Amino acid sequence: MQIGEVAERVGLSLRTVRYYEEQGLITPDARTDGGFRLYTEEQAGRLLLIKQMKPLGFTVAEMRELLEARDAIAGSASGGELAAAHARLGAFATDAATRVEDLRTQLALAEQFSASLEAAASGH
Amino acid sequence: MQIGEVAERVGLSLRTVRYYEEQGLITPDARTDGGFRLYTEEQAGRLLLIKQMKPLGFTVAEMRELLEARDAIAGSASGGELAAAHARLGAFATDAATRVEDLRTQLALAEQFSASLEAAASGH
DNA sequence: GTTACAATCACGCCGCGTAAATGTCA
DNA sequence: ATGACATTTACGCGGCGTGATTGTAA
Repeated sequence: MQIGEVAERVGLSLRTVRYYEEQGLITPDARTDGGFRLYTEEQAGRLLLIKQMKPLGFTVAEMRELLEARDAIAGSASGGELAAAHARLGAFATDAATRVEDLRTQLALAEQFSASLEAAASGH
Repeated sequence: MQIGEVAERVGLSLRTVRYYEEQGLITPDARTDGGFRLYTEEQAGRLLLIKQMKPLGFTVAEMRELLEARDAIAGSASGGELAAAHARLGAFATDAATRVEDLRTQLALAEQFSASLEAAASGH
């Protein structure tokens, strides 16, 4: 797959995918002789994970940390590092949970706001 | 009230309040002889309205439009402009409703993400 | 005369959008 | 050789954060 297809499937712009590469979140699996980026199915999944973190307001640096932890778990046989990576994942999990809570309250406030707007527009 | 108090009550930074002024969203009711901004209770409400629009992703320009429409309704006795202002408020209302919907789906996705993160951190 | 609060520049940052100019795939 | 797709480079922008320096309020 080249960048256009992966971007469309995941729902990101080409610019964004290249930006994530620049920031060390993802590297294309290969390139054509002419320099076109080539991605695997697995990397599409990686980009999807990144996209899922966005609405929670994680920074690109945080996304990188999370991915590094995940990579460490997936690709390491040594013991000490594995435990540490698990701990970092755990920290991200609790962080994500509180962010979800925040998002929930924001939604509630937004609903109120929307309702009051409709009232002001029609009624009053 | 001066800027520090109003900012604290509304939950915005001083910088943000000044920025909104620079962008034409709000003007302090008065200034002290030395130049300190002074705000009224009503203006605190105006800032709250602004803050409520933020989670829905409205731009500062859009906030200004909405406020202008509201001001037109509040402070005009002429007929034609009033109807137009009402129409603009209505447009904002439907816009806000769709944005609330988007937020809802984002929340749902975020919940899934959070759950999968916790599973990855503890289980597997 | 302190101490807290405020004023005005002004530069910086993040997460991309958006050309512009050039090369590559089928 | 013609599109469609891609490459790099670079400048721009929104929404503030964060000093630095100086003045005002009580």
